[in-house]
Amino acid sequence: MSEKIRRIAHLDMDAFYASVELLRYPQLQGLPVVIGGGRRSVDETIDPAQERPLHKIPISEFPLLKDYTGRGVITTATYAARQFGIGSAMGLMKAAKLCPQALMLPVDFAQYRKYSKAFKTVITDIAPLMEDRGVDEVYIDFTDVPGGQREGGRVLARLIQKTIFEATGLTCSVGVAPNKLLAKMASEFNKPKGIAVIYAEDLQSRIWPLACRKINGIGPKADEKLRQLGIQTIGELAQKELHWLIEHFGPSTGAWMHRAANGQDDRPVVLESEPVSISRETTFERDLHAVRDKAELGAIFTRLCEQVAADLQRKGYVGKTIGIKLRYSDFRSVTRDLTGPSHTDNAQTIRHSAGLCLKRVPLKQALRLLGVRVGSLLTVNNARAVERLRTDDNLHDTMGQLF
DNA sequence: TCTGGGGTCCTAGGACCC
DNA sequence: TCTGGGGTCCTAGGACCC
Repeated sequence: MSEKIRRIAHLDMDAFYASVELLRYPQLQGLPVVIGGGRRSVDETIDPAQERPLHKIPISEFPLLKDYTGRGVITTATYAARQFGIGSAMGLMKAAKLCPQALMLPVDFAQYRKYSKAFKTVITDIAPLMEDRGVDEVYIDFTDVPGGQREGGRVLARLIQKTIFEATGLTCSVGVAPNKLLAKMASEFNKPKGIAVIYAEDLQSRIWPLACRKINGIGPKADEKLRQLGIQTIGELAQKELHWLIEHFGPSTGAWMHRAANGQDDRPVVLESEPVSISRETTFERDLHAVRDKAELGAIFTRLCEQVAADLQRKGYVGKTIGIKLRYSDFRSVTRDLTGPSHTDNAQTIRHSAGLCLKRVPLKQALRLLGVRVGSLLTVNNARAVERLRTDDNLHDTMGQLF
């Protein structure tokens, strides 16, 4: 028997939100469709009477991207819409110029979460070591799964793809590689419905020609700085000495870049993790002024606190760092936070602390966004245990003083 | 007609403690 | 009197990701 090698898969659903919408509205198959914008429900947008099955709604009744007015970005676009240059995170107004005839649908997170759960269940039934990376992607450890080594993982990847499609009607792309970093890059190679298998020895031929930006963790800023230094591809990055990278990017980022460019990554697949913070934020329909729109702003602020509190309670967490975020009309943003003496999930307590934070921020300029965050989270159970320990400590200190 | 919402992690300075 | 060194917590901002 040959030596077993680590095989990690990255699975990414193809245009996930848009594909879920196409299951509901198959008549839109092949058309440019974008998801994003308003908070309106599908029912009020498209079929207020709800007299027809959704798949019978004529295409002419769907709202057009060009008719949309207001703020917001594209969350996902169908492949037909991407042909026009539309992509995720693009402003809706810019997208409307590129493809005015695109149809537009509002986001429906409840529906996407339902399909997210369904495809993840398919995966864990086949390969139990799965790391959740959000609603539409996961890492899977193929190393010890029966068949996980055949053709470097290709056979198992194909089985998972097929089973997900049978269960949900959705397609996905999979990259399989010796580690997460390479698997993530590989899953993009043959999108959509693609499989790409990478071996350690493929580094120079298949990874080094790629742009640095393809490394998960190198964003627009780092990419721009690399360009300034004359580095465009991962191969060029790999040629740089470790000490040179550390000089320009610091010991942590520099060392990480050096390893990444050489295809090295030993991060494990993490099955469970606890959240660090829970937050709610909202961008206003129009900019609001702290004085002129005091009442409206106050109501929104209180509602955000109530929503965060409800999220905490529903998920069973309490936090002791309460923070706010705001964004001015010129898009600058500031944050303030305050760590309290004990953990809470109470809306009034959060509202009070958040109010104190708000007082520490300049409010001359109009605002476009307000957010409330609770951090330093503990599960309700752990918080109780910590509280008991603290009480014991106090008792211990008291005893110490007495004797 | 610019630029959502929910996250994580890192850095860096200051406070405070030993 | 002129001054260490480490560890941890808190706060603010920023990069990055989905």
